[in-house]
Amino acid sequence: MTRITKRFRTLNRSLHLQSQRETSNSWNSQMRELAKHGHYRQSLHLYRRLLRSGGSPTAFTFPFALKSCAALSLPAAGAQLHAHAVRAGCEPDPFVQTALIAMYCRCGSVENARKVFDESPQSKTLTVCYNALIAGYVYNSQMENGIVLFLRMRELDVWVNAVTVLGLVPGFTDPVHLGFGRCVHGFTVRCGLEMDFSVGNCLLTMYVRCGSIELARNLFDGMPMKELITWNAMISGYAQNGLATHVLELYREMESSGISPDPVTLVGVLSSCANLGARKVGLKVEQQVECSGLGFNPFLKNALINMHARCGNLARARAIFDDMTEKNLVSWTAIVGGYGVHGQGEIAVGLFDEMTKSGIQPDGTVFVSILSACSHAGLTDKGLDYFALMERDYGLKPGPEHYACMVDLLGRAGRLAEAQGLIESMPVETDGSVWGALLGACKIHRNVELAELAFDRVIKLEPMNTGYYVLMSNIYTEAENSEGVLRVRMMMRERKLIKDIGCSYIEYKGRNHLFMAGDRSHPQTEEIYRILNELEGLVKELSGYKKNYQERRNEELVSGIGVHSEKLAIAFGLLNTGLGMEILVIKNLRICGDCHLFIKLVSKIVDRQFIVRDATRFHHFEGGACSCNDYW
DNA sequence: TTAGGGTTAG
Repeated sequence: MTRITKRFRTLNRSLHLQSQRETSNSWNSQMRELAKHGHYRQSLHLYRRLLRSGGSPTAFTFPFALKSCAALSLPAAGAQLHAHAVRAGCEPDPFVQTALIAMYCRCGSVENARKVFDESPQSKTLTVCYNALIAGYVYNSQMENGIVLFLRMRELDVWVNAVTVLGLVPGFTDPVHLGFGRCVHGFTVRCGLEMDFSVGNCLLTMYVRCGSIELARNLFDGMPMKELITWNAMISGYAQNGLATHVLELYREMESSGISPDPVTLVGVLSSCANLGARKVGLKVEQQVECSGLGFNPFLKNALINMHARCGNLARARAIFDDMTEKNLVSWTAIVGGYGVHGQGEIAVGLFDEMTKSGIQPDGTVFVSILSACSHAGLTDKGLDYFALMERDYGLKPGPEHYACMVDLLGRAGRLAEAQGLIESMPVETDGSVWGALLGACKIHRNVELAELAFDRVIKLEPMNTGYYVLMSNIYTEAENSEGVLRVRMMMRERKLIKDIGCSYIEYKGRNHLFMAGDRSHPQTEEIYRILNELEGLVKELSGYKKNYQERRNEELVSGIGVHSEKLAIAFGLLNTGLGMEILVIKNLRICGDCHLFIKLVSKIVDRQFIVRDATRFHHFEGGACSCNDYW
């Protein structure tokens, strides 16, 4: 062979190799782009095309293909890729190993992931491999294994980075995890990882999930720089813990610090508007949603349905719901629950049936909504039917929350013995809510004997919940059993329990004005009390109220609680908005019988509709014909 | 390998 021929062949081979390299580079970059943008099927399709065209996958090819298998949960395809990687000699590559571990974990086969990890001596020194396996354990709810591996990493002095923490910490989701979560937090502080935005946000969410909102807030306050996700984590944390006023305060703070909200922020804010009945803020958010072109976000649409329903505008909630092209389970739950709190059980039932007919599988949450809708509307038998088909037709095991709804349903209908029987036959562990529901029913039907039994059980389960003591004390008061009242109050004193301070909010000009019982801190206090005295004078004139009113008033004076907070809120509303108003009062306690009557009579006097909300439901008070859709 | 979302009774 001549030198020229030899050189030509060498050149040709090198050109061939170069072109193959260029080709696989091009395949790889295309696959990466597709996988990066979530087009996993197309990415895998490209991999198959690469093989068909006779190309050879490289160590750069496998991570993208494996990631696609993981995202699509295709264990068989993933295992096939594993075999290809071994054949191509790419398995020892750290990126391939990491991708293999992640793929097996995402496909639910942690054992295979562990095998990949154990069989490679180098993986035991590589942070990325530990990270993938720790995140995989957490993903598969094997927290203990995740923690053990993390500790092993520390023991072997393997470098721990932010991703290690981000893989492990989301697994701390329960108060029992708080101790270890705090240790990991301490570790991040010591090695300076806390300053990483992602780590800080992740720890913040961990505290929220473990039920320690105060620690979350401490961390939040200590962060020198807060990005949108940080604000969102804190806002959502408050929203999920029912601290709606904190959400609105923080949202205001966020806006004034110049950060623009995104859909995640607005969802949290809308959910809090719903809880508070803060209609004005809710409407402002709705405008923002429309202006910013976020109106198509399904999360936001569901949050808007909920907000409108809870803030009294069921028609608007329904319009948004009807307008949705793709209604998911949460959309149905929101609208069913909306009709439920408005006492329109028949419509709620119709919607629920429509939902199941459309092929959507109900879950435990939507059953809570429909059972409570039946309960509030007096559809007792219908509720019993739904409860029965929950497990029979949908394989959903009723939890204590469903039993609490059923006890409430039977209890309101006066079927107290059946309610008690249901609790005693519960196959799941009971909690305070179930006996609490029975206690509530005993109050409606004035059954002191059964109330004593329910009270005895409920305080064993929730000894620190003041609401139940107050409820029992009120039952004794109504039964004119002063010994009983004294006994309950003594119990509260012995246990150092202080009754939550009742407070009412009223939304005026987009802000919530808060009043507590006997409150005199509001700048308009003098005028508020003047209006209140006038109103009290007027309601006293109405027959049947005078004697009762005076007795109650004396009781208030003796107990030293002063004027109830709802009255102050109503007086504030009338003072500032005159008669053409719609009032939203939100309480964290039940409206007592006296205030209920007071509001009802005031609505008659001023001939206007009031919408009053307590912690759990709406009450409509209309002037003229009173249409209270309530039960006491 | 990696941080933040909607619906729930009493």
